[in-house]
Amino acid sequence: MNVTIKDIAKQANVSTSTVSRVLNGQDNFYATKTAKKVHKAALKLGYRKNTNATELVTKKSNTIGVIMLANKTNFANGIVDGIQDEALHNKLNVIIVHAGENDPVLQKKAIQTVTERPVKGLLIVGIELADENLQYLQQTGFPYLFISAEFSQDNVPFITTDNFYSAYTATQFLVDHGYRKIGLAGISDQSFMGKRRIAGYLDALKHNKINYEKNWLQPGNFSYQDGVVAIKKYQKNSNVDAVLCGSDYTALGVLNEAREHGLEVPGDLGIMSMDGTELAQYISPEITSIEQSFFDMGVKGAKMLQKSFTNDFYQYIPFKIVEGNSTLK
Amino acid sequence: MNVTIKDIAKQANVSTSTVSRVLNGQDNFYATKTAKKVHKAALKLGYRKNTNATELVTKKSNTIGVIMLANKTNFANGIVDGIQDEALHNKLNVIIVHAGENDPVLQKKAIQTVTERPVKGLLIVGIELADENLQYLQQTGFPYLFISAEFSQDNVPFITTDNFYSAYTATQFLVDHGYRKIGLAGISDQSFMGKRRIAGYLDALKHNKINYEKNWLQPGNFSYQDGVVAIKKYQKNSNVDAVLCGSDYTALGVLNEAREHGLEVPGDLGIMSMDGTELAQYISPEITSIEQSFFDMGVKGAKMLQKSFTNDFYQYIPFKIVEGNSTLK
DNA sequence: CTGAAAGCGCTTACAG
DNA sequence: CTGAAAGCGCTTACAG
Repeated sequence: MNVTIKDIAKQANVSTSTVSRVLNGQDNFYATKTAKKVHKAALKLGYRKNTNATELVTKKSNTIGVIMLANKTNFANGIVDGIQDEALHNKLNVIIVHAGENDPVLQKKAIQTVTERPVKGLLIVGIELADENLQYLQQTGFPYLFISAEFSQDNVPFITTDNFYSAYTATQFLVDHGYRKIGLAGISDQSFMGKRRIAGYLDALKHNKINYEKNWLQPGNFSYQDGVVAIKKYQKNSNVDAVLCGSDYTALGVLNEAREHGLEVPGDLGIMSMDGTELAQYISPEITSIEQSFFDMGVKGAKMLQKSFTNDFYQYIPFKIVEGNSTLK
Repeated sequence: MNVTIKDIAKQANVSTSTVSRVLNGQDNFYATKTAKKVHKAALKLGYRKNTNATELVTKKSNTIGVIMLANKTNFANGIVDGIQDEALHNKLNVIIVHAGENDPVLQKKAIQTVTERPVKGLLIVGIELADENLQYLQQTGFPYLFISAEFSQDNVPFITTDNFYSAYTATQFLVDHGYRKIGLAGISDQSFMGKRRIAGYLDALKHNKINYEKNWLQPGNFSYQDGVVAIKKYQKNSNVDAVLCGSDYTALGVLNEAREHGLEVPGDLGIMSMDGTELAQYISPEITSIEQSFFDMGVKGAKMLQKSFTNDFYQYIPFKIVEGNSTLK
């Protein structure tokens, strides 16, 4: 039913070997005249290549598999954009599988879906896999690289923003702008990434001789609700004059809830975010934030998959602070 | 290098035929004892199926291909969630390819990537393909279905919100709540979807004996900037007392820019959006909006791909109005 | 420059 | 219940 190289071969009066060589552009292995015949036949017949067959025999692949966090914050989209951009320039295909938020079953399923085919390698975006899934991934033998996730082990390669340093820098920024009682909201204290950020935050406090007070840390999941809840807790049990937020959504939650309580931003309360998606600039006041280079992470990740790297490879991508109006000048 | 059924066959002392049958759970075609041996060997050897080979020989596939709009508005994520959910319940895989915003080259590339493998069918999310690409898609012979896109032709199957009716309903809502000079911003007048919305909007005005004034319509691309620009135009050339927005981002742009001009929302200006993503409720005031059932669209789309349907198939998914505080009571 | 042949990893009638 | 054999659509040494 479907057109194959056999059909082309017949139509063009050559062998399938020749068809294959022409279609793959293996220069100098065929006469121009032959090539013309073949291309003409292929076009006429409406030939479309069966990549499954090719991959089966070559055991190679031009496809990058992406396993992606599917949640409300959309930073992952920026990373995927970068991956696609790099892929396009190198004639690579990209297939994406969403892995939900923190569901090990979905994660496993996603890994299976991608690795059932001989992909060039795997990029895991915004997810820290459950231990058993990380192990499963490693067993497949495919090259893999985490993007926007951090690991302690030196046997898991990753590309990310330096979480410790960015949290440190953000906290220092708040201190430099007159804040002393600084809360941290919407960051998971389960993930290694979260732990690094918390460590950076605490280190900056210490460095400025600020005593961390209980309840300043309000862990969460980068969600809007986390921000709302944090302010509620702060109003009850402690008082802060600034909040460093895990995501723009969290910052938005903090902002709205703070207003509910009659707090002026940035006077009564400074707000800073660590996402730096587009949203930050659309909120009024614009949210001061750590702007991560998500696109670059994607590009870099796709680039790495075309090289070879060892398991202790990791790279921190530079970030910058974009000053908005949610913090004092 | 990789473990194949041959290896398992050797290890378990059976033929590859038997291994295949056991691994595929073709009941009653093998002895329980044999099955045990095979499974044990597979486990021991760390066997992973090569789906390429399977698809090559069966010419079938359990994979749904999704071609997805990659832009800032994240309604498409809700649709994909629905697709994945349905797929999971039916043991289907989902591979996603992003197709950029309106770039025909990326679109073509995306179609190629997906159709180079024998997918079960294609779901195209949030995109109206360029004519040549639609044609190309049809030539591939794969079943396909558009989600959140509308077509005039009765030869393109789709699932969407009724764009005419939802715009009509939204406009009527604004009229019912005291507004008479109603602008429409951030909607593309190039796409069929946009045209349907504009038609619904105009029809509602007419029905209420409101004379449409030039400049009320400020087309765009669902972006934040569209909202900003629209307000600027309104301030200059016409005056509106409400704006119906193509997306939550556009609504946010309208809101912020309106405030710049000292306009009170909802007193001086009513704002309504046609997206209904999470963002609408996080903005303050909460944006009154048409809430589309994106998740349901995804589920329904994935379901359809498992049935057979003709090219004149289409379905409108119900929507509802969620009243916020950006419109008068 | 070109073709015949083997083989990638699987499935499935067919025969027993 | 099980196996030998053919074949899915392609690529690639090998020989000429």
